[in-house]
Amino acid sequence: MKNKQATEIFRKYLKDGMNRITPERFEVLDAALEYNGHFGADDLFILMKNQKSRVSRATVYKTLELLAQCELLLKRNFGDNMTRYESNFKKQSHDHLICMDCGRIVEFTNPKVKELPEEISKELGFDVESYSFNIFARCQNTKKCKYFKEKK
Amino acid sequence: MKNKQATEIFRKYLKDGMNRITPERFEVLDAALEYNGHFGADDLFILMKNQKSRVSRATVYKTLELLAQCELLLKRNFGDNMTRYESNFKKQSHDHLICMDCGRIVEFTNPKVKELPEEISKELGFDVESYSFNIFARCQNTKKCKYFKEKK
DNA sequence: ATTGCTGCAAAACGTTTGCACCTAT
DNA sequence: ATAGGTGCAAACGTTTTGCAGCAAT
Repeated sequence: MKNKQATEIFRKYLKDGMNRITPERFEVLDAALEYNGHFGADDLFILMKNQKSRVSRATVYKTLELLAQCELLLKRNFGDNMTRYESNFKKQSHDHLICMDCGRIVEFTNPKVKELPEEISKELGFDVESYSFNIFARCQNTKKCKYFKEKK
Repeated sequence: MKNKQATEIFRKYLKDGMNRITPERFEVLDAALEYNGHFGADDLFILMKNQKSRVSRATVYKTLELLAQCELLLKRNFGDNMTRYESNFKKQSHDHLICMDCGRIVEFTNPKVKELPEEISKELGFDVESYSFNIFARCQNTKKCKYFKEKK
C-alpha cells in the first residue's frame, strides 16, 4: 500500500457502506493516486495492465466510481465525452482551463468562482452538490508552444 | 424555411467556408431551432425521422457540428458523456443548474460568472474561446417535485 | 465535370452488464 | 453459507467513418 492515509479513508468508506475490502480495490486506489494529472478509466486500466496487474477493466471502472463517491478522486468532464478522474487527496479545490491549441489542462483557483455555486443555487432554491467550471482558451504563441499539435 | 434570418446566417456561413448549400442542412437547422430546450444529436435525428424526414443520422450529426461552429447552436456538456445542443439564435447567454434528483436543467444568468473567463484567461496568458459553468444541485422537496424520478 | 454531400451500414469508442466462478464476511 | 466482487466477453449508446451513388457548383 503506497498511501496509508488514503487507504484508511477508503477502507472506512467501504466498511461503512457494507462494501467488501478487496485487494483489487486498493490496487486501483494506489494506481489512481500515483497517476500524475487527469486520466480516463481506460487509461488507468491500460497502465495497470502494462504494469502486469491482473485487475479487470470492469473492476477499474467500478472502483473509480467508488473512489469518486468517497471523494478521494474527483470526476471531471472537459467536453469531449469521456470521464476523467484526478486525485483529490490532500489537494486544494481548483478549476480548469483547457487549451484548444495544444491540449494542455491548466489548473487555477479563483475565490470568486468558489462562492458562486452556493450563492446561485440558494437563489434558485436548490442545494449545491458540486459544480464544474471549465474555460476553453488558446495559447497565444501557438507555434512556439511545446505542446502544439497541428490540427487534423 | 421556418426562420429567414437564421437561414440567411447559415447560408452565408456555408458559402464563406466553401461548403455546399443543401436542403438537408436547412432541414436540420429548422428542426434544431424548433426544438424546445437541450437535445442530443440522436434525439433530433429520431424526432425528424418520426416526422417523416429522410435526412440521415450522419447528416444530422455533421450539420449540428456546422451549426455550432457558426454559433446558431451552442454545444453543451452536462457531465453524462453526451453532447447536447441548444439554440443560440437571438438568445442571451446563460449557464445551467442540473438537478440531480429530477433531471431538470435550469438556465440562469449571473453577471459575475460572465466576467470571469476573460479575466482568468488573461491572467494565465491565454485567449478565451468559450467556457462552461454547470452547477449540480438538488431540489429540496424531492418527493413533491413533478420531475422526481426514483433512482435506479 | 468536378468534388463535396448524402444515406447506409459498419466500425469505433468509452462504458456497462450478464454470468459463472471466486472470496470476504 | 452467503452475498457480493471478480474477470471475461458481449452488449450498450453515442458518435464517426468508408464507400458508392448523387447533386451542387
